[in-house]
Amino acid sequence: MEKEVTIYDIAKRLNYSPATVSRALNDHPAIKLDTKDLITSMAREMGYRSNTFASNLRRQRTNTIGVIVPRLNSSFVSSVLAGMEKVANEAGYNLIISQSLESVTKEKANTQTMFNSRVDGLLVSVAYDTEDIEHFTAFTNKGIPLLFFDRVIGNDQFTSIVIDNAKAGYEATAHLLKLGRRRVMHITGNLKRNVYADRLKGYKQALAEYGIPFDERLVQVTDLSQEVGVEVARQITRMPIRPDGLFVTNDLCAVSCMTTLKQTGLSIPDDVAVVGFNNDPVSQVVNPALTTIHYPGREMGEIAAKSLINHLNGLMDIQATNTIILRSELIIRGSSQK
Amino acid sequence: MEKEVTIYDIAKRLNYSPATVSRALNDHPAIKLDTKDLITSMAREMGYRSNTFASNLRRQRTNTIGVIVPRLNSSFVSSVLAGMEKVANEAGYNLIISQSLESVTKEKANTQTMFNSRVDGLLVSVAYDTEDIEHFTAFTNKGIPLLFFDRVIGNDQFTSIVIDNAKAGYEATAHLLKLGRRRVMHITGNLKRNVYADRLKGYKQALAEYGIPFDERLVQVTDLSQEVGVEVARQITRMPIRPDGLFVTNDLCAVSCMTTLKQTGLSIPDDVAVVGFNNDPVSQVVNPALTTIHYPGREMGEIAAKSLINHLNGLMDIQATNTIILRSELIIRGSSQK
DNA sequence: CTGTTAGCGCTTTCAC
DNA sequence: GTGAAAGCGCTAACAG
Repeated sequence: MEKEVTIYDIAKRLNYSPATVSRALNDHPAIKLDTKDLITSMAREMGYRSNTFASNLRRQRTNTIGVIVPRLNSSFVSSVLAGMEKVANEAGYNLIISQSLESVTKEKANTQTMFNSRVDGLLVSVAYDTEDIEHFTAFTNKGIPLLFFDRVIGNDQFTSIVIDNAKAGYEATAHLLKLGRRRVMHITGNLKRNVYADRLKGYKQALAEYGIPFDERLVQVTDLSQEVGVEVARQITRMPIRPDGLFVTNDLCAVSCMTTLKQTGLSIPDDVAVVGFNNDPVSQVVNPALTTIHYPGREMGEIAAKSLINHLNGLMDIQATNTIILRSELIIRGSSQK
Repeated sequence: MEKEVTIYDIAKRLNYSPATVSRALNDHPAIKLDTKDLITSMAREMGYRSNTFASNLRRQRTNTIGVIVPRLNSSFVSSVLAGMEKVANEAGYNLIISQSLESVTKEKANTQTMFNSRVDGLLVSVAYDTEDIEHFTAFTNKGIPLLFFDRVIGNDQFTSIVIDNAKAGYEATAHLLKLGRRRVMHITGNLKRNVYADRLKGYKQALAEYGIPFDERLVQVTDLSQEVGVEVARQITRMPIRPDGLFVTNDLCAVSCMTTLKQTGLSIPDDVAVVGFNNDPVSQVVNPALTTIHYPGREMGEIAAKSLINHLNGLMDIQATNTIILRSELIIRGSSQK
């Protein structure tokens, strides 16, 4: 186990002061080029590595961005993270990532950890059951930038990056109605979450526009799991009057529902036309391919990270920019029409 | 912007020494319960947050684990990460995650960053074109534990967590041969990587066992992308003697290949029986469902993190445990037999 | 059970 | 263009 090399060691070896070494290593303009070269090459030779903690402690800055997501293992989330990591990495930031597993309790704990880790900023997509935002006030109090994406909270108080979920919900539903479907069922998630509430809004708006009365029994709030998909399919087969359209706000759930419906002998899209959400890889692969809403996950991640970093570098004020809305898009495939 | 509260502020306010405050906050056994309560509640009241950097600087430990993966947006990787995050979080560790995007250059840069961030340990799955392991010697020199998973390197020198890829490759191939297929094509990745090299080994072994001569032209080294799937399908349709079996070491690629084959009028599994790899969500959804090898991603992540943490806590020596092999499993579905 | 003291490695102000 | 010196906030050895 080698001894750690510090700027003092380099300084001593070269008969410079630690201050000069520090400056040289940080490419400070006031240092002669020769000196810089000398010092950097000696640093390399001696196997020096900068101590981020000492530096952070001193500079009160971490070059680290915290990310809290509901869960890591979803195709949507991983696209978002891939986008974030790319942008952050290029800008010299590290990402600390944690998952709330859809529980506020864990979300709170994670938030605390992030806070203690003194992340320069925080990117959050909230859990299923997050009610208030008290656990984030520590950040706002300290002026640490906080940016919500996808599952956002408190429309006005925080900057958020979203798609137009109402519009997406409207388009999905209107698409089914345009095809002549009149009994469109809607499977969605916890309505506390903007994404689901807004999509429901869009659903209702489309119905209204086509003069179809809203029927509460056709809307189901679930956890959008694959199991739910199976269950919903079972329910549908048992219904006296079956829906002829189905709008599920999650592709995996939609797919498992569709598959189960097919197994019970129903035909997709003839008996039930289906629209999903997210444009998950499975949506292209299922048969018939699933009509869905493309959700620009990677872009969302990139823009979220970029906005935060710009803000940190004083190039932009995310507090001023209240909401960034990305374009989603209806992708029509076989599950809704032949 | 509030002023940062330190243990000194708490100490002054309560007429204790900073040391006592520190101990109380860290739940040191030698502190009276009353004092602890008093101090912790005062800390809460004053809005104290521990400064991880000062603490890390002092303790020479970070409670942070670095993770480097080829890419974030794959279903396999996100399962692994989900497992790691869970275990790490429960043990009080943070995860710094970065992606090499399959490039050694970026992998090296990431490794350096992790090193400077003084992660307590590093979990790595190497990039497509990583040749040597020089960029990790900094870690081994300093005695920082290094653990490879999935795409591992240098069988002996480093601890690694893998599945038995040769066995998996063997099972996939033998399954096809057992069904009477005699011309089994194998689409795989860069043979520098253990995962692909070993699967090829298994493939060859199965052929040998069934007395079928190995035909080089039936093996293709690709990047296993979805585009490759399409291209391979096109090639197959053009071949004078078509393969009757296809073993692709990646589900997404297998699925796109399968789908393209179907489009050109070939029947799966009748004309070509297909086996994939990973048990990606798409494999269950495609029609016919894809026979594949289940890869225990989540478990791999959990075990990798757990082993590293146990090692850090002195509960285990991962240098002694050279290789941990997890069970993979052939999952037979419609794409290989009716 | 609690306090004193020193120092982790770095940056930065002030001085020359 | 470079140096001296202080201090970021915390912990651990030692002392009592």
